[in-house]
Amino acid sequence: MSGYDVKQEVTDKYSLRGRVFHKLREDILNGKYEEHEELKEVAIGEEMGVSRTPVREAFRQLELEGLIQIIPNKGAYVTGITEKDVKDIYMIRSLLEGLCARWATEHITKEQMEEMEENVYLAKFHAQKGHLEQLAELDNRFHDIMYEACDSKMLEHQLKDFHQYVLRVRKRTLSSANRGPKSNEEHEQIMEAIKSGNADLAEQLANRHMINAYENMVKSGLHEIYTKKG
Amino acid sequence: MSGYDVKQEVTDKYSLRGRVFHKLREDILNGKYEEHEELKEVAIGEEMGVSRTPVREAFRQLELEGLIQIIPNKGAYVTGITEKDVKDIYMIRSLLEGLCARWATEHITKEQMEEMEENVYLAKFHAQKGHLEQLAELDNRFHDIMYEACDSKMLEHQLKDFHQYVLRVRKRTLSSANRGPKSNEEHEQIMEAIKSGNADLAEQLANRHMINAYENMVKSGLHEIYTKKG
DNA sequence: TCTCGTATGATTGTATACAATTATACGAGA
DNA sequence: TCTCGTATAATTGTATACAATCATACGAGA
Repeated sequence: MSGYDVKQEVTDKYSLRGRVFHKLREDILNGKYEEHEELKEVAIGEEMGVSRTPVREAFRQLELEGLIQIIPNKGAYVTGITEKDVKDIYMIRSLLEGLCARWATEHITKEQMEEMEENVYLAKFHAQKGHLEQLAELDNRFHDIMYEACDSKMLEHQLKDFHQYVLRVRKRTLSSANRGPKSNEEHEQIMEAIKSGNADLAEQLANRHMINAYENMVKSGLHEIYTKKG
Repeated sequence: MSGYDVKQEVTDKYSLRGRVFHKLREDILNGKYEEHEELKEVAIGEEMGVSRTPVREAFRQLELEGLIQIIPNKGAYVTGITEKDVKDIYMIRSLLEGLCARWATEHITKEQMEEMEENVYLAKFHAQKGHLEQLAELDNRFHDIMYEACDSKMLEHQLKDFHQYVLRVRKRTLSSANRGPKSNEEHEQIMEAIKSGNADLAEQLANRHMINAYENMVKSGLHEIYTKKG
């Protein structure tokens, strides 16, 4: 048992602080708040019907997650992500997803393998039908399966962190162009490599998969939505 | 400018919460508290002469840093690191330090290069004299220089995070065996690669540097000090 | 008109009081 | 003796009150 649990598991979703934390994170990722917008403790508290105490604690967590920046005695501000930040994240993720695929090849269970196959199969179906929403859902899930299959709390933690962080840019990328089907083809290749026990290939493919995702995003130019100044 | 600042910069070291946060982190990393030991809000507060409020906020941050685990309505417990966690971290760091060295090769400034050279030179001196304390200090600093030189807030953030996290196992590794001088030799090679603009070599060397550090740690068996059950 | 200092209000930082939950001790009953 | 339920204590969760800090407005003086 690792003593290092993924924060989603640790954080209490049902305490007031937990609710504020999750709600705020969702709102920020969904773009409800502008970048560099100031979040005021009382306002947030009133909006959610709680006092400042749980709000403040949630702020401290969001700060460490990198979603807001707290300037002492001044206020809390929604952080901006620059284009370079996004690029860096994808390069880092590329490496880590590769490592994850390698470890998944070595540690994946029968059940996880089956879910992965089902995921690819279902995605292929929805791709044909043009169900973009389901496709995006399955895409996320594919990566989560791999994160779990790598059998490393530490790596899983890191990857989920990044995943969350770039969600605001990624969210609309899959729905655009024809990245969805292309992405799923790559998933299938990764899956086959894992299944055949070829860790080197799996790593290489997962690596490339991330870079492709990034390049597609740049090509379609959608990430600029979030990097423009408000 | 990245909106994503490293937490050490963000966290106010001079507020009560900041003091509690840093003090607690130091204490945990230094092994003042046993693994799985319960941290009580009032006790910590009284020890530092503050109320529960700043202690609680510090707890939330430490939770996200992975140093403690908070179970709702129960308490805060110092997290344990298993041997596998340590191994995973070093493997992940190996990749990221490699990437960092690559980017540093591309972005290092003249001043940073000079400090790096001075660092290696000084370390060579202290190695000869057997000054283990200074050697450990310089070793840490070398990596920090590289983190800054890579010119990526995102990567710097990640690496500093990991660095902190394994500090409790790493701390005594350098002082043991003859890893210190060996480590510095590797620093020098990395530095030369960066200086000559050979990014591939720099990446490869930094990669290997981490793995060597890990293997040395395993060999000397010192990490078990922290993974034994209290 | 411009600059600067002060006063006022707004906001964050901290302490404390109270509510809710959990752990523990103890005794009744089988 | 063992089990279980209740009462009590301890601890966390939240709300509120107060202190400290920061932003803004306004007016005096040059």
